[in-house]
Amino acid sequence: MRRQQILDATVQCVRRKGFHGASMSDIAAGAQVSVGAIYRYFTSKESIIEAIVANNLAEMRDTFAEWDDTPDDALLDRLLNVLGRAIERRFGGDYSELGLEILAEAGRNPRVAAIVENADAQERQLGRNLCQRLMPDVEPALVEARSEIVSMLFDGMMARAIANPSADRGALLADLRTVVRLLFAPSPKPLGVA
Amino acid sequence: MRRQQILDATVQCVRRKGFHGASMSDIAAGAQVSVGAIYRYFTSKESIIEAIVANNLAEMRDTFAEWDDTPDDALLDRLLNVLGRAIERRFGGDYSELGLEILAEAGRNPRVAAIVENADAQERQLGRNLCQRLMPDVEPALVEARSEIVSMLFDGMMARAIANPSADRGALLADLRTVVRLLFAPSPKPLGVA
Amino acid sequence: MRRQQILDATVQCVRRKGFHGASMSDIAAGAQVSVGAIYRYFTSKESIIEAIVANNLAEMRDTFAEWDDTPDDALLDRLLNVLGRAIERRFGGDYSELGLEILAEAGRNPRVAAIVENADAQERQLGRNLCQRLMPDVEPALVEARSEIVSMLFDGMMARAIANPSADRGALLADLRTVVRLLFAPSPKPLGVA
Amino acid sequence: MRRQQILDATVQCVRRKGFHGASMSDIAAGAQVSVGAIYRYFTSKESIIEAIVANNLAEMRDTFAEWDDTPDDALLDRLLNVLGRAIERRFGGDYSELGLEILAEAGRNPRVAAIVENADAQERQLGRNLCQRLMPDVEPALVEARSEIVSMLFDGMMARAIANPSADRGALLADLRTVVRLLFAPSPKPLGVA
DNA sequence: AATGAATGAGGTTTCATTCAT
DNA sequence: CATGAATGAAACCTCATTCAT
Repeated sequence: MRRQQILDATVQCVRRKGFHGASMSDIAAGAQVSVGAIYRYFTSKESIIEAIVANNLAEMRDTFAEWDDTPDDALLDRLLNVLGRAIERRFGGDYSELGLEILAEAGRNPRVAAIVENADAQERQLGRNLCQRLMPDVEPALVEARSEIVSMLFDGMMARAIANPSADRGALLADLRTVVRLLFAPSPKPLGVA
Repeated sequence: MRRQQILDATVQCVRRKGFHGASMSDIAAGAQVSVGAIYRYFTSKESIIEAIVANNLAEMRDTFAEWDDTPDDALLDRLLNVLGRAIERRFGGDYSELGLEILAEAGRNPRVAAIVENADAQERQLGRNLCQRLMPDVEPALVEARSEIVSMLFDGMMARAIANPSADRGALLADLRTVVRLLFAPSPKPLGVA
Repeated sequence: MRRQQILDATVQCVRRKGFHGASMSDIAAGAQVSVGAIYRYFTSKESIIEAIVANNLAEMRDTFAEWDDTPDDALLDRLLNVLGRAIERRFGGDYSELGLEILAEAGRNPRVAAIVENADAQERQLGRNLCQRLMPDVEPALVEARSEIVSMLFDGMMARAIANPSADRGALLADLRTVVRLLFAPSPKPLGVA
Repeated sequence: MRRQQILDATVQCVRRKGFHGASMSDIAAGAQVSVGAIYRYFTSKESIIEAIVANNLAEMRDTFAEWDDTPDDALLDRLLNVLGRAIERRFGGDYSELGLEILAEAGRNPRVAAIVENADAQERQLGRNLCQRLMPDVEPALVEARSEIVSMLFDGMMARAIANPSADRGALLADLRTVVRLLFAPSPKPLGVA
């Protein structure tokens, strides 16, 4: 519980000031514990960061699990519905700030990079399965690439939320839906043009 | 010139260690100037960061200018060719590290956020023009959204380069080309389904 | 018993890391008691140190008691035999580390200095008695000085064990025996040269 | 010069409080510099300690050099005179406090141990040379041991200065002279008894 | 009595910024 | 103008001691 308080407080601080801007005093104040107490639950500031990164990515992976219960013929509709929620999360609140902070940290901290890459590898596996179910007749190699492009869209949304926070979310959603429908169109013909 | 040396050195440091990790001594050493000299060209470390962010975005904007010379009917081919270079830049070198560092910084530093948002607004204008030329018969609202999605793909590429650095770039390129072709397909029918 | 466990554990920690480096957690772990329990037996970390110092010196004093049972004419032989054990203790194990740590602490901590000086005063008395028995015909003032010099040799051995840990112990022992024999030579002539 | 101020201040602090009790703030205050300035001259607190240890031992080695100018037949007299100064240094001032602190630190800090051992090896060489000149007809092995015993006496003096600070220095000097004369007595007979 | 989580002062170290030279 | 030594606030982290359980 104390541990979770510390994690929560750190997330708040990190969103506002970044990993390096969040001082141990800030975190302690936010979690309403003493500075020393933090070191009972984490060996270092970096280990808090690593826990946050791991948590964040685990949470993301968990959302994939929910897809298992969805029948194949309802998958596309569900994905189209999820797009709306994805946009809201990334353009509202501090979701994107934290996500980009994690990616930026991974860009220079090998330990964090390892966590991110490892989590992403698992996520890709889940993403591929999902895409394969959406495109049962398509060869795996193409499915993999298609999955990667969906990830690109979702991750890119975070960047857009920062660079263009006042984008028209409705128009964006409508068009994203169109694109996703195109990506997973049942007719293999337009895709075959490649 | 001195100014540019300082900026270049800072970019090198930032890519390796992030904005926070780049110390003024590191920068001074890299630029082969004294620490004090830096303060003749910049009022603070933050102002160097701001200049870098502005430079980086200006550079990105400049690449759009090149498109003006391209005739409309060669636009799509050119875009398809650019995709390859985009992938190489983002998956190789430190391009994505810096880009994500800038976005993360914008997420918490209002001054940087203002620079990023302002630059992005200009970029969007150029992107819209480009998309409009690619889809001359499509209504502006849809063009704007389509343009935003292309940005999403390009920005998302940076995130993917960090999360999955060993991705198969060839497969990615092939599929990205397919997707872009779909996005700007002359046939209005599949798009009209939305 | 608990008390002794704590003292033993502290000695182990101090030998390895010094008084300063031995943390209460280390000691508690070594003694297999809780940190809080230590404060039932000692009022502070310093009081453990003082107890150790006192113990260490008491132990040293106890070894003198054994000499009482030795007849005068066997004293010198016994002393010569003791030299070998003294060398082994000081050059092997952590004996010298602790001894020097105590002396260094006495050099800056008046409470410890008082304990050391007090213990040494008692030790000197015993040492003088011993020397007097070895040199029955010599005047007390000279005996006192001679005793002090023997102490110097024994204490200096600790310093040498640190500065020259790989010294040839055999050669050292042989020569120390020679020197001690000289110091307590029955013939008054060489001494009278002074 | 700044560097020397820092070293001097550290020596003062260390003598009073030991290596670990001397805080960087104490040292900075003593040297009349800011805390940060210290790190321009030393990479860490430990490196100051190492410099002090090295200085201290270098100084000690330098005193040996003075012996070179002394003709062989004046060596013993000179040594006897030096004894008085040695006693005064060790029993007065803070000389012994620092010396024992260094030895204690060497007992637990491998870097300091290396410095001490290395310096001592050089010192031993000089000491052997000196002893050989005092005992020209004696075989080297015995000379080496004898030299070691003289070191033991000098080092032991520091311990005695702490344990018995109010010792009668006059009596001590007189007897030490007697002992040294015995150790280097020209007549090989008493030594041959061994 | 025993535990060990919590405290928070204080430790070493870093670094953006200034200013005498 | 340029230099880089100096500043000192603030960072992370440790640890002797306390006290609710």
